[in-house]
Amino acid sequence: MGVREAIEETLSSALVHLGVNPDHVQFVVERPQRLEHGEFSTNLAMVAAKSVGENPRSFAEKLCQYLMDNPVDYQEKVEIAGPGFINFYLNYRYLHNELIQVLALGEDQFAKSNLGAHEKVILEFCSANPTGPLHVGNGWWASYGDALARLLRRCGYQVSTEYYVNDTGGQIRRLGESLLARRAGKEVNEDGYQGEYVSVLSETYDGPEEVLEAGKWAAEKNLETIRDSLEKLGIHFNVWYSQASIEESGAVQEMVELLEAKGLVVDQDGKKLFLSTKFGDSRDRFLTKSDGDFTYLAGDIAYHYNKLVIRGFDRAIDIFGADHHGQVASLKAAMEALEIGASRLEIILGQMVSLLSGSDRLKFSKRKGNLIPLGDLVDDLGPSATRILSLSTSIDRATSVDIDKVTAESMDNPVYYIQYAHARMASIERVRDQKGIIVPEISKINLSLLSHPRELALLREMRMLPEIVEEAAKERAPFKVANWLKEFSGLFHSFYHDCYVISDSVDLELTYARLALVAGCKLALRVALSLLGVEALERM
RNA sequence: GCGCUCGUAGCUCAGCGGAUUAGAGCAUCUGACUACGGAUCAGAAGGUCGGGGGUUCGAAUCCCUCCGAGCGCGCCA
Repeated sequence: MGVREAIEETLSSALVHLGVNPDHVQFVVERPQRLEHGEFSTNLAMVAAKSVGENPRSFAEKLCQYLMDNPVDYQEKVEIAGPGFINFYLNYRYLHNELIQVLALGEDQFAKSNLGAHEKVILEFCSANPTGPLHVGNGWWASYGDALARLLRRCGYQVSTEYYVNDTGGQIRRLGESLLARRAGKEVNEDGYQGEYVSVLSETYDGPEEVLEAGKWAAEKNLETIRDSLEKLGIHFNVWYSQASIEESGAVQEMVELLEAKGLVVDQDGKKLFLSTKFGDSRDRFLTKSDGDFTYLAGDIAYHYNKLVIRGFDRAIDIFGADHHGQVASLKAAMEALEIGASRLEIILGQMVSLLSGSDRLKFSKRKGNLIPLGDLVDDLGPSATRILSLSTSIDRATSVDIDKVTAESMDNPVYYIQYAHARMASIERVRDQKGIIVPEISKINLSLLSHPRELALLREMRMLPEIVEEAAKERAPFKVANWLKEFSGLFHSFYHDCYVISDSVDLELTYARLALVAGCKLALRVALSLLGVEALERM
């Protein structure tokens, strides 16, 4: 049990002691922003004051009295501050204990959690249409999806990642038309795909003059390119799920019949209309088109039925680009109508990313083909820098990225700052080995020598990681791990600067203690980096 | 017009009910040990948290409204 949990527990018993039911009081134990306010603090007195009918400060005094009679481990003093905060001042030796625990847990176990309790999650992301290469815009959130999968797995979820391939329908036909036009040496018409990649593909197409066949062939080729660029980023999907396959299997037909049986489908001019407004949608939605084909939505509903019912996942998480947010209400309505429950489908919207080149905003369009392939960016920056770049921006905020800046001045990317911290740790260990320093086992090391403010700050931040990981998983916010990494790396650089580990002027006992600290830091850093899919470098 | 998302330092972003100093990084300016890698460190400057109301002991954070931005509003995908 960590120190925070111990404090929470003691506070609960204090409430019981004072005749208050702890279940009725929602209080938090947090780490104050300023160290002057103690190692931990709680708002308990302020939150509970009302139900007790007392003012916060006088209730806080009673709580403090209890805490003085029943101190938590390492407690040095408790104080009441401001409107009624209770601040805990601890002997910093509790941090040494935490270091021992981190080292004992090791890279596999540290910052692991059972939050997910083996819940089966299917995480779908990216899913860009195979009508062209993956460009920076539609591939931007792929790193986010992959990091989220890693985070959820670390927290005990069983995650399967999936890419939904839209390999059927009008766009594939349009792609085929464009391909055939190019092969015949003609211009692609206005609503076709005009990118150069179509011309290139057309040179190797030796199939029949048949639109659908040509389209499918081109889509397959594009998919290979998409796979390659994701591969460059180190992203592998567990499953590539074909839209065509779900239509051909008859699953869409079955789903429609299911809705019809519930009386939720009416006929309108020969087309089937799903009464989604009954479940909160802003308008009813067509399931079939006038040519008899199913609409995209029908396929998508069947696909989600397949995820949550046929394949039996407990939860489906989709990451959509914000330009698809119009689908959210319809899909959720369908989940309600099918009695799956809208809450089992979770949709995360990735806001649009616009690209700047200097001060020029780059406009791109897939049809026109003037886009920047993600693979090119990865070639310039490398996978780690590309990942950190997109993980450093919040997913629910539209952002702009200056391509010139991130490629030309790539040193600005925080990834180098973080990786440099790791390289320095590795470098210290190399020096240790060169000098033939043999570190004793942890129980023989005098960790209480670690008392420098830099050392203590590092230890405090290190022990935050498990909480950060849980929080990031809960909030589906891998950025939190990226932020922790930046913060932690900064603290390490400061430590490195002020506290020499191996030097003639440093006592050997202190060297041992600091080497243990470095080992703990390296371990924590490696865990966090692996959660984001970023490489930990021994040298740079 | 309606809906969704979002406005925090010159730029990119944290903070998302708590402590009379709102935080980082980049850019700007000033400094740094004859020792483990200076891709570093220390410091300065920079903000009526889009405007206005409200709820609260307490609001950048919650609610309303206005302004501004992005996206969506097909039998497309």
